[in-house]
Amino acid sequence: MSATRTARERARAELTQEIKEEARRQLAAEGAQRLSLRAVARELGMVSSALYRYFPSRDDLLTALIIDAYQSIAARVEDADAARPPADLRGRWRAMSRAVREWALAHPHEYALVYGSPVPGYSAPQETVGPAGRVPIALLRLARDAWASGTLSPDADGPPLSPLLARQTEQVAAAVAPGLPGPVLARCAIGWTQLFGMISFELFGHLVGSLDPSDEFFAHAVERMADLLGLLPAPPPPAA
Amino acid sequence: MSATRTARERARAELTQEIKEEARRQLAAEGAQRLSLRAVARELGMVSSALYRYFPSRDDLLTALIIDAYQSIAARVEDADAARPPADLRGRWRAMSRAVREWALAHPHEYALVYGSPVPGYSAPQETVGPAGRVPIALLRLARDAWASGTLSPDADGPPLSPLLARQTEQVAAAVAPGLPGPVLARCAIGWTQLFGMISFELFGHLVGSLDPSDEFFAHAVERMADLLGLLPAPPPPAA
DNA sequence: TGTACATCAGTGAACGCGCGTTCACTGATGTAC
DNA sequence: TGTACATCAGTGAACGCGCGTTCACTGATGTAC
Repeated sequence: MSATRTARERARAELTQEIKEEARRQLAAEGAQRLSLRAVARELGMVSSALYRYFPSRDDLLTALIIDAYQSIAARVEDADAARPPADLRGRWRAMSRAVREWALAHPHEYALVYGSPVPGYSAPQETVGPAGRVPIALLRLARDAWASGTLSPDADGPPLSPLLARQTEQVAAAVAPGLPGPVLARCAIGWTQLFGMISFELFGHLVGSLDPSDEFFAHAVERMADLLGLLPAPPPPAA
Repeated sequence: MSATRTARERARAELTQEIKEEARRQLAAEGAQRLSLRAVARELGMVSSALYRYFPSRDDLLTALIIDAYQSIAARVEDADAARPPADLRGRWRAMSRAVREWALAHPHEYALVYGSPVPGYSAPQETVGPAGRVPIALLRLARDAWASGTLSPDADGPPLSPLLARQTEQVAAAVAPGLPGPVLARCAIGWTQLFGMISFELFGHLVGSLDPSDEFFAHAVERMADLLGLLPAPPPPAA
């Protein structure tokens, strides 16, 4: 019955996992372009055609790895966020930024897979959209908390948004961070792109010979971006 | 004599150019990983082994394309800079930022080649270092002009730099922008990484569905970064 | 519980492809005297 | 200016490689009655 059926299904689920793990190992060692179904099968002691019982094509395997990568980095970021007191807004921003960088340094090829140049001939299917959004959404949650608590420095606002940009930011806010004003969301997008731009440059070798090692530049930039976001330092604990 | 020798050498130089052009065409159409010596030769009506008279290996052809890409974007940025009155510091920053983005949108695969994930198995040789530095150096020249003219907003400085970061930034400044203080260079690095981070996200599809089209977000971010850099609006023309 | 059938996982051979690189060669271009 | 030789560009065949995917198949696992 269901117990028996799960026997087969459990085997299937396990092998699916093993295939992904071996693929991830090869991804880490060689990069996405070098990832081959045949090599994965070889390493698993299977014949290459057997993989087609699990993934209908190489692209589907890639998609699975992309989704896993997004989930993996998002989990780290969300955990880092959750580990701080919710009211320590600046600390949460720091923690999330650090989590992104640490994940990227620990998984450079997975980072390149999702944040580097697109794989030629591959176009990301709809199923990657949700996982891809988790990190920016986590950042926007922080911004919304900050806005709601009234601690966002108001003079951090720059010039007013153009009508189109105002509409775009309000639509995004309505979808994932209701109540967040467009100009605040625009600041977040700047911080978000700065963060990933800095990490990409570090990982892809553009800081070598200038700001390398990059730990301190990173920490500095995170503080400057916290200022731009308008995040104040942690409030003192409530008076006793 | 030299006239005769140049006949052969001129043919050689021309064919070298044609090979690079065809390679660039394929790069633009298919991306770097799809670039193949055989396809280039085919398109040129040559036999594939003939290319080895011009480039000792595929990697050398790639290197040539990488260098060309860096030179191409740098030329655009420098031209954009030179087209503004030197004293219009903020206008120069805007113009250079726009030049980077426009070049990137016009040459997405070349952009990906130099600013995206590294090509697996390829490591950039020394000769790419100079060309790669031209854009950041152009930005630092602007910063130095701004600093020298005394118009850099002083309150744009954030927290003091850590000792290591101070040393790193001063070393870079000493090498390419003598006289520029470390904290100002750190601001530039933030603007630089934000700029390329934003463009990479746009090009690699991370803004689709949120801030896309990105023109206005881009323009807005450029202004915010100009503020962070401390660039004041253009001074009025000198009194008559 | 036992039998007859359906589903599924994995095999092994094959198809067809394109790639980078090497090598011995021919014939044209350039050089020295 | 003319001849003998050296240099160089381009040819064509071949080597050895690995890839994604298809297909008919065997045998084990699961299902229905």
